[in-house]
Amino acid sequence: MSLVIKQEQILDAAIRRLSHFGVNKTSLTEIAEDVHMTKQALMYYYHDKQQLIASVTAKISGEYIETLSGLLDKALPVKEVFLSLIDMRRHFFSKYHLLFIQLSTTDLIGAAEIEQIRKETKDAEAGLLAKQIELFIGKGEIRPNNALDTVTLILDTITSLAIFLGKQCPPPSQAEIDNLIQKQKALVELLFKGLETDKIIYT
Amino acid sequence: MSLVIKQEQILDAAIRRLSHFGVNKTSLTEIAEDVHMTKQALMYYYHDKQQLIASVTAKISGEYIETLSGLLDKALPVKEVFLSLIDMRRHFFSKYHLLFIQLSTTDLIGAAEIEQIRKETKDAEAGLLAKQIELFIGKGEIRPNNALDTVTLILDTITSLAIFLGKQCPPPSQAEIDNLIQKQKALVELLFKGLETDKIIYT
DNA sequence: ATTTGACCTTTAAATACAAAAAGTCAGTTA
DNA sequence: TAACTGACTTTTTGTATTTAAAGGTCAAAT
Repeated sequence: MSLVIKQEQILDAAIRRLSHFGVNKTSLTEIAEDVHMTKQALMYYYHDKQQLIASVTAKISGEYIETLSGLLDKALPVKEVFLSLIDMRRHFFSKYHLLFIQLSTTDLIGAAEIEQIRKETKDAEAGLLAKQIELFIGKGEIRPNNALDTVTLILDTITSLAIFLGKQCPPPSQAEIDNLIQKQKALVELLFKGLETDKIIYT
Repeated sequence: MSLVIKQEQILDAAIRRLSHFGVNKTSLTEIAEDVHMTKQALMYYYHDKQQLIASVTAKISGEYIETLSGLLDKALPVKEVFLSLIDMRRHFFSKYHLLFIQLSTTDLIGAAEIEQIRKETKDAEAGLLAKQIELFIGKGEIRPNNALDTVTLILDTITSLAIFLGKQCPPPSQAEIDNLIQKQKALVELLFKGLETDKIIYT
């Protein structure tokens, strides 16, 4: 069995445990046992815990950005882009619980490498969305001042709603998640509708 | 000196300490000493800590609703209502730190009375704002489906932004508060501007 | 190259103990 | 008799000490 395959097996086991129990409540021995190894064998593939967590972070972040990319390829109407994004995030939230939260906050302190991945992922997400949104701005369908600023604000807002709820009661119940999703979608609806009526028509 | 005056003095001292140090890090003895009393004398006026905290909560909530009321009396343009609300909340946040957060969350568990005040305050806030907003809906300046639902959503959103930031680092630095306020205001601007351009003019 | 047993170090959990705070009340005081 | 105190008990919180667990190293084995 090749080195990379073993690394993948370890990574999968680590993701399973870390997303379920969080970083502090997951030991290397447990992860190793999941793949029928000793801790020392595991440490041959990943030098230390930090490195393993960084790899987990990178993999999940990659999966997230890839999924987002696929979503954007669908070329949905502009509002549906954000509504789908919310559904997509729920999926990740349900799948990875604590890691989703830890990737959105500064919980994993003292890990410059992880912090870096986190930042890159956030920037990549905003960048992809901004690029997509600019298409609609070009077509005159929407008209925010600045695509990147606007996207960042919306992302920060729906993230803070999610984190706020997620931290209150980990793991949140299905009803609580439903409530969150409903709020996030209502916000997007409101953002697109706008509160004032006297809008100038550009088209 | 009358009973009510002494109660007021105690309440003021309690508010000072509780808002600064939080519920857990404030003792009745300390509050009592602030007003040159013994703990037992204090407990003659407030039967137990719960009751004192409930009174503090009620007073601050009252102050909040009263301030909001005064703000609404100014009859500002609809968008400025929300922008002023954000400034007003910052003022309360700076003044009462921890209590503002504790009044917005379920930190003070096991205190049905306090929970009740909290809920009533939230409802009163949303109610007052909804009533004000309905004036503008009547004049055709804005057109949300439902005033109360819309107001509740906006309040939940700006609150979650505040709590999210406030919990990360209590007390937050001035720069962090400024950043929060800026985000909240940008969101309100966006809500009023709306993202789509093809708005129907009702007027 | 990969894995392990034996080992050391650091961190986290459990324990017990001391200190502080909450809460009670008979009995002063004005 | 309303307002308060001293002396007290109970509960909570903090701290110091120990113990267990987890992280991490390495020479030796496969």
